[in-house]
Amino acid sequence: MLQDVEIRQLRALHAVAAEGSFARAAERLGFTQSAISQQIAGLERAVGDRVFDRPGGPRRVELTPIGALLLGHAEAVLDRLREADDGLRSLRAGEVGRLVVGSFQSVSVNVLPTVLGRLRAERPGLAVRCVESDENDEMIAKLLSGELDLSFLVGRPDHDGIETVDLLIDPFVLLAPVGGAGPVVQTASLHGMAMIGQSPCQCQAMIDDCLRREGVEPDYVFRSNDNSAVQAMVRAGMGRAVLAMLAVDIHDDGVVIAALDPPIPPRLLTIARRKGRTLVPAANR
Amino acid sequence: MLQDVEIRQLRALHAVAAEGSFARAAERLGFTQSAISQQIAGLERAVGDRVFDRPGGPRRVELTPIGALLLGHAEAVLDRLREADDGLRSLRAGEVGRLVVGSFQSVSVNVLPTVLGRLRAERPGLAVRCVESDENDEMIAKLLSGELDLSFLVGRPDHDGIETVDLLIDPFVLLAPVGGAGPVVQTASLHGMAMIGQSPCQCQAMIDDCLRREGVEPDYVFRSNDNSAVQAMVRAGMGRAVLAMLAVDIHDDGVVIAALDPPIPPRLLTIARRKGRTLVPAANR
DNA sequence: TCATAAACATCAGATGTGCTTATGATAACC
DNA sequence: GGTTATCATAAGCACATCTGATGTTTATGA
Repeated sequence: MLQDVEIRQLRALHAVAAEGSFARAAERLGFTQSAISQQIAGLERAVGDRVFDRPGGPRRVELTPIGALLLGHAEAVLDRLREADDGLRSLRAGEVGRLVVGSFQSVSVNVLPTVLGRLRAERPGLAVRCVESDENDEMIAKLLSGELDLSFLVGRPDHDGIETVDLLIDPFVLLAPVGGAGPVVQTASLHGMAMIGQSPCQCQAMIDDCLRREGVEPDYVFRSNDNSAVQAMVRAGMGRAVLAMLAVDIHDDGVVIAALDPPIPPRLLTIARRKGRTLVPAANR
Repeated sequence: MLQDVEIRQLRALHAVAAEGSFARAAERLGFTQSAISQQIAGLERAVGDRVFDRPGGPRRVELTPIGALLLGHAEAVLDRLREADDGLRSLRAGEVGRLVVGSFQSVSVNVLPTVLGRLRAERPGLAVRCVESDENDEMIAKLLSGELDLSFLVGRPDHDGIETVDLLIDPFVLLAPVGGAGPVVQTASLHGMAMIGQSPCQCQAMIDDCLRREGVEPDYVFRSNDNSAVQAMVRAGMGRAVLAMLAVDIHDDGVVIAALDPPIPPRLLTIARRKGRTLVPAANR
């Protein structure tokens, strides 16, 4: 059966055809002439026909028609193996690959563009796709299902099978219209003030809890999940907002950013991957 | 090194990826689970990286990115081997191939067209090329050099390294204008008659020798290597000609064909190939 | 929480394959 | 005809690979 051929034999075929001699092919491949003889014999046994005519004496061995046909395929196979080697090298070097990362709004706006831009410059062959969601749990589920390779998360998820790396600590700050606040604001002083908030979500719930613990019952006059909309509302003087630092556009002159005292426990930004999942070697950045 | 991979391992890679399980892949390939485990381990050793993530427990094993890359190449390689197998089969069946045959004029006119036509009908994939020469020795040289795969020859060449198969015996006959001869002609009666002959060549020399042995000194009034030209001259009454039977156009009503008595020793037509040269399996017809 | 089942990994041993070394057979060349 | 080059073959040995048994990990269900 042809299915029994070995790569070694294809290499021998190629070398012998190129050199016109078993002995020289052996030398090229680092074998004994005897080994090549046996390899070709094995190939011929597998093929069922001679692949070389051996005229005897010092004349070159020549391919039979069957040998010539086989050589073409053999070279294709060997080429393909070389290609595989190249592909492996560049995949390992992180030059190419496919990466699906999870993100959420604040990261997408303030972190991802920079990182991705740098990545694209360094690794033009890398295909990065982003999936957005504001729910941590959703991200975790997608990580586990393999839909995501990596994901930004808030906090360290308490889940086996997910590994995280701490990225940065993102404090909550108060956003107020220009002149509406000094550099530090007493958290309790927010009580009774008009506030702009996000639509109910994990994050917003945590903020509200903290505010209430300081005796502040937040009075939301407007809610949006779009951080820039929230910021615009503040700029327009509709109220104040408590936002994660990463979520605010710090180039906006129409608002002031104030620290809260006592502070709301800052959120920890992490990057997570599924444990035991081997990733494309571009998980380094 | 990736150069150390074995085809067996590529097959294992493919089967495991398809089945999602070492054990099922083992069953498919007729191995033990242990064997597959070791084959994949060997592949990973050669590659330098895991090719499968083993989540453990009853969950499917999944390709790593490196494994996926490798699988693509592996399938290409396996496909190529299958193609080689197919190609081999059709080459063996004589469906395809390349054949260079040597011939000379009389054969080219009266034998080859029929044979080649039948061959082309039976084996559309066969590429047959013809090389013509009227010198036996030239053919033999080309057979030995490999320029020809097969060749028609006159007689059995006395040369090691050439194998021949007798094809047919081709008698020499006399060609005369209509009414110029009966069915049998005394060879000696040709003396003094105007004759048409070929240009000096092996064949013609043999004819002349035989005629002289019968006391006939041939008087050539015209010579040509083109047998149809010779025949046209005879038809026009310019003289008579001694030709090999195969060389005459028997559909010509303008000439009569007569046997010679005593006959000129007929020539033996053979087909020859170089000994020890493996040919495309269409040397059968 | 624990037992069970299913999956892959590993170990030990038998078998076989494939290499090297040495020798044989064959053909060309001088 | 001897010499030299070629490939083929035989013997021996090391190593690879398969099988079978056992270990380890994970999910599942009582």
